[in-house]
Formats: sequence, C-alpha cells, structure tokens
Amino acid sequence: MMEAAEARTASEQTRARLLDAAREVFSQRGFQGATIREICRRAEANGAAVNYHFGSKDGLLAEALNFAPLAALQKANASECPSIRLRLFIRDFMMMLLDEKNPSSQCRIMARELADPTPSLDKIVREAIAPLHEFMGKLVREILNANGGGDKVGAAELRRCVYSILGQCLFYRHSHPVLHRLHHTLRYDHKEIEAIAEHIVEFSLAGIKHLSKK
Amino acid sequence: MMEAAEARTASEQTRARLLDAAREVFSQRGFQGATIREICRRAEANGAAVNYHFGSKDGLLAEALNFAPLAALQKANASECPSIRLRLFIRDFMMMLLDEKNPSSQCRIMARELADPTPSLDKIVREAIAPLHEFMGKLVREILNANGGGDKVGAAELRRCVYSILGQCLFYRHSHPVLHRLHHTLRYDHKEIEAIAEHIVEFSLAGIKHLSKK
Amino acid sequence: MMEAAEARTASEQTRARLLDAAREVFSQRGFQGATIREICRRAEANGAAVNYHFGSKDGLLAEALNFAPLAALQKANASECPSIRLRLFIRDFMMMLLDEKNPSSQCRIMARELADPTPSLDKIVREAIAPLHEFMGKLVREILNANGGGDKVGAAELRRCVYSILGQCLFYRHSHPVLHRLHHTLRYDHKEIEAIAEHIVEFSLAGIKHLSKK
Amino acid sequence: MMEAAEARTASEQTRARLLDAAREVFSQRGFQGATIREICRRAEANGAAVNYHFGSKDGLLAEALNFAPLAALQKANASECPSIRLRLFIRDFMMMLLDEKNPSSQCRIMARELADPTPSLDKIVREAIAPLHEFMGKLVREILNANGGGDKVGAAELRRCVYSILGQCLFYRHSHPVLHRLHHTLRYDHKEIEAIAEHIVEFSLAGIKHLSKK
DNA sequence: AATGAATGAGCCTTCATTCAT
DNA sequence: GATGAATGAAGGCTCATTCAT
Repeated sequence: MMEAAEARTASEQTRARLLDAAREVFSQRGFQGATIREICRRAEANGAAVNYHFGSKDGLLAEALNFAPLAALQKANASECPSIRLRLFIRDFMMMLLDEKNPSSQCRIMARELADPTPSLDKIVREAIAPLHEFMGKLVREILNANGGGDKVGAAELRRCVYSILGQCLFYRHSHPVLHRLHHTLRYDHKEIEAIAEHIVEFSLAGIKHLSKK
Repeated sequence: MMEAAEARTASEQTRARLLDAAREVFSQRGFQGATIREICRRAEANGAAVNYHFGSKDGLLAEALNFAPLAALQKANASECPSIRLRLFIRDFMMMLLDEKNPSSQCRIMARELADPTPSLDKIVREAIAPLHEFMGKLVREILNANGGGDKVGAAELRRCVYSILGQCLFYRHSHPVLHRLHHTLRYDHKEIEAIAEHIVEFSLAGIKHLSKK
Repeated sequence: MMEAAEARTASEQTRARLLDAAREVFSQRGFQGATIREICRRAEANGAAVNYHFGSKDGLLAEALNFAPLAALQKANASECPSIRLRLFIRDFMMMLLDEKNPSSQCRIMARELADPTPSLDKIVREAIAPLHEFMGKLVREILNANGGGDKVGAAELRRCVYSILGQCLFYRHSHPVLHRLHHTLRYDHKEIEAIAEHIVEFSLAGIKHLSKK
Repeated sequence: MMEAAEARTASEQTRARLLDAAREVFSQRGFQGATIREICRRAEANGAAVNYHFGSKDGLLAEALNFAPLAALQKANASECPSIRLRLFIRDFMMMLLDEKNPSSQCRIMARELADPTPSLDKIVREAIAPLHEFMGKLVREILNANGGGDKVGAAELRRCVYSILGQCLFYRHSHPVLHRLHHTLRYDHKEIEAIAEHIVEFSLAGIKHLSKK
C-alpha cells in the first residue's frame, strides 16, 4: 500500500496508486474477475488511466508483479548450516505468504495464476518460481549430503522433496478459504505462522532424512 | 459421460448431458472462465437450457458437484493397519487428482474453488472436505498411536499433519501449470502417479513418526 | 426498406430490419463511421442484436451486401446488337447508381469500400466486380469486332476501355458531394439520369470506335 | 517532406513535421481511420501537439491541404493547341494521382474526401476543384471550337465532357484497391501511367469530337 | 510555449439471464 | 415443457481533447 510513498511526480504517484490497487484487486478477485474500472476507482484514477500507463490489463498485471521480496528471502544466511537455513527460509516464506498485514499481495496473485494461468505465468515461472525451485533444490541437496545420503537420492526424488515442502507451505495459502470455514477461529497472526512454519520444518526434515537413509 | 446412460425422458438426458459438459468445462476453464454458451454447445442443448434446468450458472455448478468418488476412497480397507490404509488412500487420491483419463473432473473443480470461492464452496466444504479432513485426522491419529506417541500430539498439531499430507497431494494438481513449464517432459501417467504417491507416503510417514517421538 | 415486408417469423423480421438499417447507415457513414448502436436504434432492436444475428459488425456488412440487382443487369437483352446492349446496360446501371428512390444502397456501400477497404472487399470483388468487368469486357470486344477492329486492340487496351466506361459512370456517384456543391440545382431525377447515361454512351462508343480504327 | 526545410524555430519545424505526417497518414488511412496518435508518432511530436498547433483534427486536415501542385498543372503550356494542352495536363494529372513516389499525397486525400466528406470538403471544392472544373471546361470548349462544333454543345453537355474526363482519371485512383485485386501484376510505374494517360486522351478526344459533329 | 498526464465519451463485444411463444 | 430470440449490463479498449504545469 505504502510503496508509492516516495514517488515524486504526479504521474509516478498515479502509476504507483494504480499498481497498488491492481495488486489488491488482482489478489482478491483474480485476473479475470478483476475489472479495470474497480482498480481505477480504488486508485482514484480515470478509467482510461490503466491503458495510458500500462497499455492493457495484461500490461498492468505484468508490472504489478514484483519478485524482489521473494528473491530477497533466498539471499541471506549463507553461513548457517543447511537445516537452519531451511528453517529460516520457511519461516520468512510463510510470513510472506500468510501475514495479512504484509503488503506483499504478490504471493496471492501468483497463487491465483496457478489456478488460472494468464500469459504472465510464463514470466512468473521464469523470473520467480524457477529460481525458487533451484534454490530449494540446492538446499535439500545440502541437507541430504549432511546426512550422508546425498548419493542415494536422484534428481526426480530431489525434486519431489522440494515439491513436498512447497506443497505444505502453499497449502495454507491456497486452502485458506477452506480452513477458515472448517475452523472459524483460525487467524494467521505471527504466533500461528511461527507454529505452522515450525511444523513444516520438523515434518520436512524428518521426511528428507528418512529418504537419505533408505 | 456414462452417467446419463440410464436416463429416460429427453429432458433428463439433456440434464445429464449438461452436467457432464459443465464438469468438463468448469474443470478446464474455472467457474468464471466457463461460459454457459460453451457448456450448452458441448451438451448440444439450447442456450437457455442451463437456466431452465438449473436456474442459474451457480445452480449448475452446485449440481455438477459429485462427492461420491471422494467418499468412496474413505470407505474401503478398514481391516488393514493404518499406515497401509494411508498408503492405499494416497495412491487412490492421487490417481483421482492427476489421472487425465479419469473422467472425475470433480477434484479439478474443487481445486479451482479454493482459488476462486463461489457460493458453492460452503457446500463443498460441508459435504466433501470436512469429512475428508476428519477421515484423515483419524488415520493420522491411529498412526501416531501405533507408534506410541499419540498422547504427545495435540489437536492443532494433528491437524497440521493432515494439512502437510493434503498440501503435498494437492500441490501436484495446483501447480501443474508451473511444473509443466519447468519440466516439459512431465506427464502424469500411471507410473509417474504411483511414484509420486510413494514419495508422499514415505515422506509423510517419516514426518508423523518424527512428531510422535519428539 | 421494404425488403423485409415478406418476412414471416419475428426473428426474420428483426434480421431484415437490421439489414435494412445497416445498408442505410453503412451507405451514409461508411463502415468505420457507422456504429452498431445507430443501426440497432434505427432497426428498433436491442444493442446486442447485431452480434446475436450476425456475429459481428463485419458479419453484418457481409450479409448486408446483395449483388443480385447488379447481376440482373447483365442478363437481359442477349438478342440485341452490342451497342444497344451497352446503351441499355449503362442506363440501368446509372439508374441503380444514382436514383435516390432506389432502395439499392448497395452501390453506395460498394463505392465506400473502394475508399476504405474492409475484409469484405475481397468478397465484393470476387462476387460482383470481377463478373461485371468480365461482362463489360466481352461487350466492348463485341463492339470492337462489329467495327472491324477487334484484332488491333490488345487485352490491356480493352481493359482500359472498360475502365473508361466505369470511371465515367462511377464519377457521378463518387463525386456527388462535390457536384452538389458546384451546382446546387443538380438533382438525379429520372430525366437527368437518362441524359447522363446518353452522354456516357455516346462519348464511350466514340472512344471505342476510334480505337478500333487506329 | 522537404517543405519543412526552411523552417526556423523549433515550433515551426514541429508544425511542418506534423503537416507532412498528417498528409501521409490521411492519405493512407482516410480522415476517420487516421489517429492523432499515429500522426504525432510519425512526426516525433507530443501527443497534444496537433491540438496545440491546429486546434483540432479537423483543423489539421484543413491546413494539411495544399492545392498549389494542382494549380500549377493548369498554368503551363498556354501557347499550345488545346488538344495538346489537354494531353499534357492529363499526363501530369495522372502522374500526380498515381505515382506512388510522388510525395504529393494531396490527391489521395482529396479523393478520400469525396467518399467521406468532412467540413474541409467545402474548402477543397472552393479552392481546388471548382477552378479545376473551370479550367477543364474552357479547355474542352476550345477543343470543341477547334473542331467547329462549339456552338452545338450546351453548358450541361460541356460539363458532362469534363466529368467524363475526370471520371476516367479518378477511376484509377479510386478503384485501385479493386484493380489490384483483379490484376495482381498491376503497378503504377511511369510507363504504365503514360499508357493510361495516352488511352484517356485518345478516348476522350474521340468522344469530344463526336459530340461536336452530332 | 509546449508537453506529459489525465479525461470522459464512445466503440465493439461478451455474457447470463429472461421473454414469448 | 423447452427453445429461439431478445435483453441490458458490463467489460476492455481507443480516441480526440483538455488540463496543469
């Protein structure tokens, strides 16, 4: 929401307001369900502003995507042991995915792209998801090696470990509408997110170690 | 497709053809992306037939949902030990989720509802997902007990185990567009699905057992 | 206008009213300048009626074109000598082109297509203009032969004779806005059209005969 | 293109570039089909430049018109005999009308105005077409007199002779889209244009002379 | 003086729905 | 009962024009 705070010119402010509104609406309604009208209304901009600044609805989506936060998660903690790095990454990743106060609605937009791919999905996969998978693959490989079983696990199985971790993480995001209906008391506050992350880490490390000993 | 086989009157046959077509189109395009026109065209029915038979697009979706196959998975194998029953369930569940030849497009429709909830989601949760979670909760509890750690694990943690398993399973369905882009050779044939299910079972059992020993 | 008079069903009447309105508006405003709104308003039909009945604005134009009247001109009088047949054809052609009371606004639409070709021009050329040119080419060839000079005139020169005749005829249609401004008294009543046709015939026969004697 | 060469200030240069671009685009797309955006893009000017310099799209068209080349055709060769002056005029006129390399897109713009009159047509008629008709009327009258039949031909018939000549000339411009579809090999190179002009002259002189002897 | 930004009207089209047989 | 026809509300987008520097 506040990303636009530093914008200088009037044009940049409008652009930023449009992008903020677009992220909000896209994440709530999906790409198809979102309308340019609503985005412009929320951004307090003219209905033709999107086409003026971004050329089209697709162009707006493409620019609304911002992979920097996701990339940032993968950079830190190079010095720690791989298990701890996994723990830190999962905690930050879940925080990004679930914290409602977090302005990064990116993940929600990306989650929607999975269910309803648009031409932007190619860009998302190329610039955000592929690097993420690669990063996690390396991490899991390191954990396997640290447990002395790296050579028993092939590329396909390694990928499935990554999928298992990601699947657990994304479930809380994807299935939120369901979980909310099942347990009305569920709130993704910081404490709950920490507990979820802790569970995923424990569960996954056990799974990985088991494979290394098979 | 064959559900309509026993229908008698022309009206019932049209109804059944509409439901079949709706399942197909909803699973391919999502609820928003699907158009009544296309459904009627595939069902070789009049463009007003959907509103005539089901009142509205929402009504069609509500009736198109069929939870019997999912419920069937939970009934069998009552005699086996819990780990084996989990194994059998996951294999059947993945088969239902991923097998493109399986006409049960229900799972794909339900998966889409998660990303884009419609009023039907309440019904889905009540009649299909809640029982599924309950079933899996009991199964995991039995596994924990069999490993002698059932009393250390609370309700919240038990639920998270269920989420971990479901998250892994659903990931292959949700993220298929991404995985296809990452690995163009990926095909969900029977052999691949068996391997995926085997991985999820091993990974998850290790996770559960780890928690029971903590 | 009255072409719809014999239509039976309500749908056919709407279709016919839309076609009549379309011919009127297309001929007055051109394809680009015409709007579906105005056509529907004149036809007293809903704004979506065009897309329902004809799929698109292009589809409407394609169906609004009717080459039958033009083709009819070329059929009669096979028994007369070529000069007389040319005379009769030009008179009928000019009557069709210029008579404001003539409901055939086709010619005006076609004339506009020349200035601003749409995808329909291909159809017009194929089904109406090419046969017309061929018909006139044969006629001119017969006149040349009757004057004993058919063998001196090549295909390119023959075509140019056809162009000279058509150019003279079409000028009164194309340049009507200009001629009206130059001579405010100009009215295309029957007497005037007869005089114009007579002039074109005399002028053209002299030109053709001259070429046959060169 | 080179008209802007002598402009001094930046503003005047922009103006001139806009006029050049406008002539180009108007002649290619017609007034309705042309967009201010494209004109400004080609002129490498700001999107608001047209309205700033010319007030409106109509104003731009009005200023883009340049009748000097057409007027120039009528001035020369006063000493020759009328038939030869007609011959020279038609050749130059056709060259102006058809030569694709000729930057004088004026004729094409004017030809389009006939099919789709804008408020500018009044100006065109007053300043360009009326003098042209007058010039040609005098020329035809001289030819009639030289053939000894000037007194038999009234004003209306004289006008129709002018129309016959102009109609033949303009046909090649107006019907170019059609002729191109009928004969894909047609190219308006210098040789072809000369042949066309020669045909029109021969054909028309024969027509005129015929009338003078009636 | 000259321009980037903004504007609102309007266009074609699509869609779920309703009407009138 | 069942359907072809009709409806009106949006939707994305384009455009000439105007505004505010």
